[in-house]
Amino acid sequence: MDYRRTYIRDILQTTPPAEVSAYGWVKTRRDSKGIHFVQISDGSCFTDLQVVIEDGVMPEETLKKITIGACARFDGTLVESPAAGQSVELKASGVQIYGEADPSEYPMQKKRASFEFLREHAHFRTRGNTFGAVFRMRDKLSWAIHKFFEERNFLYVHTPIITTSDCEGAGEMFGVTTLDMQNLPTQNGGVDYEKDFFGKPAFLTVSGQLGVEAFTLAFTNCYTFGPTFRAENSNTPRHLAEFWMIEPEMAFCDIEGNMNLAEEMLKYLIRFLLDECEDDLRFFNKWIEPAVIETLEHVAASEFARISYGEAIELLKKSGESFEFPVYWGADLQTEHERFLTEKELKKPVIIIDWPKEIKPFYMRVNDDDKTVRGMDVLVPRIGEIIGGSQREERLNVLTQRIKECDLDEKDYRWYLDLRKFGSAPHSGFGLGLERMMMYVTGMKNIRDVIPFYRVPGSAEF
RNA sequence: UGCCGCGUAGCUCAGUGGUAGAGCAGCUGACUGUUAAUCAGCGGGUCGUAGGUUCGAGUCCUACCGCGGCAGCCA
Repeated sequence: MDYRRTYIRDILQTTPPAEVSAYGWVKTRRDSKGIHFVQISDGSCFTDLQVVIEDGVMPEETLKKITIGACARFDGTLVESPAAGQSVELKASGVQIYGEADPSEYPMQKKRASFEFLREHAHFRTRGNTFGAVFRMRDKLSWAIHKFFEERNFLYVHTPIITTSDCEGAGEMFGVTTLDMQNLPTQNGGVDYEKDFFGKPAFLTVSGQLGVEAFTLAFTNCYTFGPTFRAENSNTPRHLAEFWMIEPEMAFCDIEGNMNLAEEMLKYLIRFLLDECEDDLRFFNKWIEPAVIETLEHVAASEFARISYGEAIELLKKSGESFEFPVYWGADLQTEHERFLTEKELKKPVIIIDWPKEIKPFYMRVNDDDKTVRGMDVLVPRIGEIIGGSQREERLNVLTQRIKECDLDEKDYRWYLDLRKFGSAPHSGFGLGLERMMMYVTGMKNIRDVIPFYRVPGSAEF
């Protein structure tokens, strides 16, 4: 057996008649007197291959083993289908069953299952229509991201997963240790981290940003694409404890250039998926999110709105809406505010810049008004924040001052400050959440359904 | 983490104080081409867990566990 495989995707494109072997998992089966119809999928495309088995082609006992979930190879002739529903079908002459699936125990059924149920069977949900489409799209999206940056000469850099910097500034972190939790070494009443693997407390990264900034000040345009970990006790359809993030960073680039890249990238990715994932998108459009295709077409073709935080506040104030949270200059935008702006007021993606410095991290570049910083949030309808980024503070004295203002310890940022001390440059970057993007392009409503095996508070099965 | 809702057959759900139900799936059979195939029959339940109220609890009360929605934290 060789890895080279004729996928069902290829078989469906083959001109009949042709002798073929099709490998796959049984999706559904229908019987009539003397004839049996089996639909199989190998995950290579949305459409299943219909295998037709006439009585006498194989023993009764073999036929009985061809049930939903079973894995087999079907040999036979690809012929034009005489019935509606498919243009070609495989007239079977033989079968090799690799793995049976006892129908009285196999949890997946012909019937449509709820997403909640499928989450508990994440190792099988991949065999269905929805998750087949989801993970084919995820593959294409990931690939398109690399293609986008490669075409623009960005250097792909792998920033570390483990960090000893507990000050990456993006939320609670998971600890990483080899110490025996039942028997912790102590010193002066506390844990003696000198005995730990790295000689000090270590964590899983919450962002590759600080590392990629260092690379940018040597390689100019860079990006990371990797997993990120946040130990926040977040229980929403938009949050994961482990998720994937794309973080580009550009030297000699200000907030304008940053916005341009963000908009160009989102449009590029959407265009790519519209071109490459037609069948899967048609499925989402029909069953998951009506008009998702139209929305994507529209977004790919139109300009994003770009407004300042101050303008956003004004729009909200004169909206006439009764918001639960008060709107005033200095307040952070709540979900209800974001939704109003993207879904009602502007009806398209919007980039909001120039935020009050009090509600943004220390590393964002301070504007001349000394009240706002050059942060940018890209909000899209239905999802909310899909990108968060900024022009970075490149001036040593200002950055030092900001670290003080934010009650952080300067010596924790030694190498980060060094980058401003020696050969600093204006630079900008942002983070795009891969799963948020997946939700946007598929229309899936829960982030747990666009990642293979999700990790959230209280749950890391599979 | 807070607020709200839901846990009943393999799945989806009805049952609102008095002998536990339906559809689908499964099994058996029928049907010469099905497309969520159709038709007939059959089996299937400590009603999330632990207490409590009551003559009597799936149903009412309390706690806990699990899931979902909204919100916060953010990508």
